[in-house]
Amino acid sequence: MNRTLIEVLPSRVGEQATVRGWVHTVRDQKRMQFVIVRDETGLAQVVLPKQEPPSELNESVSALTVESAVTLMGTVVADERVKLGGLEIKLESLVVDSPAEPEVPIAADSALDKRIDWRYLDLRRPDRRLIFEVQSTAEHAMRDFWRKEGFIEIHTPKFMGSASESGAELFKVEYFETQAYLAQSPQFYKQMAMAAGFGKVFEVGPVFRANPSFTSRHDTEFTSVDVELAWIESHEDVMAFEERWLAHVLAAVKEAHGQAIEETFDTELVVPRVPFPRVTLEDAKQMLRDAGHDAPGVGHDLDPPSERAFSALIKERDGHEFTFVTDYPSTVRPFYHMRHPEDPTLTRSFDLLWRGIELTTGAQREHRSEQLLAQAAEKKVDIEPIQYYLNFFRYGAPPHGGFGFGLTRLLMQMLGQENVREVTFLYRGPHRLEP
RNA sequence: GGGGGCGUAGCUCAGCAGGUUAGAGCGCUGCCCUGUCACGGCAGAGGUCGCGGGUUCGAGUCCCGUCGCUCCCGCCA
Repeated sequence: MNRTLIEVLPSRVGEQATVRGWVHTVRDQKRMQFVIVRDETGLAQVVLPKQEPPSELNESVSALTVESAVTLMGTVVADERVKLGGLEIKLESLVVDSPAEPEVPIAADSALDKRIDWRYLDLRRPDRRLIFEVQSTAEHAMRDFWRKEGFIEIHTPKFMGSASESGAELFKVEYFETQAYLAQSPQFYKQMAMAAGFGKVFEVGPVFRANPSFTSRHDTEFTSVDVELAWIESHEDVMAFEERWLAHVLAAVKEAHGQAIEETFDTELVVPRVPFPRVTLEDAKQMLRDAGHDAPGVGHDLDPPSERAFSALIKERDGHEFTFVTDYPSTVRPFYHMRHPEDPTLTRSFDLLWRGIELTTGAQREHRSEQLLAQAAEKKVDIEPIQYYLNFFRYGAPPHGGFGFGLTRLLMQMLGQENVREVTFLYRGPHRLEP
């Protein structure tokens, strides 16, 4: 294959080049034909004088439809008249690899739902592509950090025989003669890795939530980033890891794409200072009340409006976009979160908020078998289907903790997008199974 | 699951207190245009007004139902 990417054309002036991409625009005039061609690296102008009568090549250009996949060959020439990069390709041959039907069904300003119907066309736009370049950079930076710190990557099963925790509803699937569930979280399995002595693990993978949620930040399948650390002292160690890790990721994204993100999405990516502010849930509520906001009562979590208001308060007070909210009451946390020794109504847990949205839930886990059983009993958890999990703690489990992290929510906030659907390659929701 | 908003041309939308052949911009088709670059000009095609029912002399417009989309709440990452 002899393909020249559009971004390298400036270094090929005077040479022949073969550009392969999509027809962006055709301007077919009396004496002169212009085609703007697009590939994944940019746009370039292609020019062809019209013969009298029109040559075969002229006719081919006239017949081009927007978004057709083409291969075109010609000589690269510098020309100051060309506003697009000051150069153009003098067309010598043209092959239509795959013609596009006239009239593409979506435009740049089409509604999101309609754009998702035609997602592959939507994703041809450079600004949509940037989303996934950023995602690639972010995931790469995450893995860099994990590897440097001695983490092991695991891949846990997505078929499960029972719920991994209460709360979120499960998708049921047929499984031969029996019934299976789609994993709503790798929670139990990453804890198994702790019991297995892996020390520090991570997983980036799909999770499934059967909640009919109709909001801009929920989907039924999304990519979860999960981390679990052994031999910690408390949830503080988990937060201390997460903030260093995130600062590294944001710095890497800013370095690679900061300018493009600002130009494309009008959002400045701020690399956060470490440590992030930490506020207990009760203090957070008090801060909200002091500032004149409504805050949920004792025993309740922050609701979304309070989360937004609280993030704004922290921004004002500490100049920080991130906040750990810590020490949730055991009433709103699962049975396996470790309790505070001095106050068993509180858990060693935290949420991480970024610009008002929940990115993470984390905690130190209860690794002492008897204590864990007692907490399960207190929460009236049916032990029988999760006996395999409880067994993890019977033969020496290290103290450990970790967090789950929504990749799409991170991306949404990094790019100033209002909806996770915008930053998901293919969104899955209660009414969306296609494409 | 609860609440609000929306559904008119391929796309984005307008349609005043119900009234005669339902409009605009973009796109599309054809013709014209000596280098365009958001090219420009002229002409044209294209609409079961989401669907079903009702009120009315008359419904895109009002009412009921239904489907779809969307946002907020609940749930959470």
